[in-house]
Amino acid sequence: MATIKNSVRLIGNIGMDPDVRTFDNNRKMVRLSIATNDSYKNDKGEKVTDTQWHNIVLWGAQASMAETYLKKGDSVLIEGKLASRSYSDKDGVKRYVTEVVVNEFIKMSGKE
Amino acid sequence: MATIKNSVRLIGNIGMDPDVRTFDNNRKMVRLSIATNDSYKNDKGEKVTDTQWHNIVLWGAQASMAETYLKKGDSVLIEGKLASRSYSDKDGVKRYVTEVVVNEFIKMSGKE
Amino acid sequence: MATIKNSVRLIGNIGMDPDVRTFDNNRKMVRLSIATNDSYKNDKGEKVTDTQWHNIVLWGAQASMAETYLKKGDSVLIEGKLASRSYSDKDGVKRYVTEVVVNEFIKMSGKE
Amino acid sequence: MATIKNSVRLIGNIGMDPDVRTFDNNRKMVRLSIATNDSYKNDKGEKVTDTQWHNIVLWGAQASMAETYLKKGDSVLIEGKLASRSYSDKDGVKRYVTEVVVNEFIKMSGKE
DNA sequence: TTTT
DNA sequence: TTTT
Repeated sequence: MATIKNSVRLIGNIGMDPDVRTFDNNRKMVRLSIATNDSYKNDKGEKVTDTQWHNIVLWGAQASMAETYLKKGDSVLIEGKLASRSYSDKDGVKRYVTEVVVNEFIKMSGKE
Repeated sequence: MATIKNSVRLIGNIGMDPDVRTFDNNRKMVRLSIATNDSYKNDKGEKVTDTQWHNIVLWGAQASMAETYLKKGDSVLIEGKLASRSYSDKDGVKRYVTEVVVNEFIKMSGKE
Repeated sequence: MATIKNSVRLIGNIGMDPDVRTFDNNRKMVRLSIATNDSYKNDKGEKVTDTQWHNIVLWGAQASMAETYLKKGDSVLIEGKLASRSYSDKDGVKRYVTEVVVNEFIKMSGKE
Repeated sequence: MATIKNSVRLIGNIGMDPDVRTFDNNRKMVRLSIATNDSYKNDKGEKVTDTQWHNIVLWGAQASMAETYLKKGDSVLIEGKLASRSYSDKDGVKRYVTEVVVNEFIKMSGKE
């Protein structure tokens, strides 16, 4: 997808260690869950924190780099595109999931 | 949400006329469905078109402008943030939906 | 340049027909001048319009498309990176110029 | 300026300590110089590094935060708009300069 | 499930 | 459900 038509940028923290899968054709996929945290004041002047969790997918070289460099708790900037797909869950219920498929990422900081 | 931490940009076509709702506090909400279209060549050199549908939500002044100016078939550029929420469907199954909450939009073209 | 580290997006109008140049190696370059217009209210509540002109450069396939499709007055969305360079003007004074080197553009509308 | 029409994002390193100025109306301005570094392979397969320096300007609250938190060598992500202005140098020569006026920034890392 |  |  031309990045000019579909572009997502998120800065957040990784909720768990990357989930790595390798397919028959040796193609690698990594899944991440990233939390973006927003703090603002509500109508009453109270500080409110809104946390959003995002499903992130990386393929190929980006997946390999994520496997090597990223882990739970790290702060990352990701740039990618928004994509949705459907699947049937274990009870046969059709489910929809929206993911960000990464083009590039930068590790911002992490625990040593 | 600071736009620097969570930012989505999409250019696509509106699939149906805006769905307008007004709540008790007189606050207006508009829902749109936008399709982004991507054309590329696959491994075999064949042209493939990938269409993704996105759930778009507008509030307040942005909702009023969408209600006035946008309709089915229009091409729009939207800028917003990615957000997810859950709800129970009519069968009591918990569902998750991911939406883009619009900060700004520009109508790119439309039918007269 | 990785777009994640240096990314510019502008929507504006083209000030004059594209300036096309072809170099020895048959590589094509196009220059555009794009005006972005901003309207806002100042401290006194008066509407103010701020117009900024931007130097835009396109190379290769993007240059060819610009030559074919763009002309004075068109509205375009461009995505590219920020770059600066120096040169000596006709009086031997060293000058600096900042340009946006385009990765992708979309024509938003134009005169028939 | 609506960010949808004029938006710049840069990730780079600060070349010198912030230059802070306070004006009569007590409004604060900070200037930064940020280097973005790009590494790629040229036609001959050699690794080339292209460094671009960018003029960055911050006002008000953003300027105060930059003064407090940023210093030479820090890595920052800035989001802003592109703007140009002219001035006469000490020899009376008219000069043009292009700057990025910051809306938001995030410090990515820095020396302790 | 993260982080501040 | 859009569009090219």
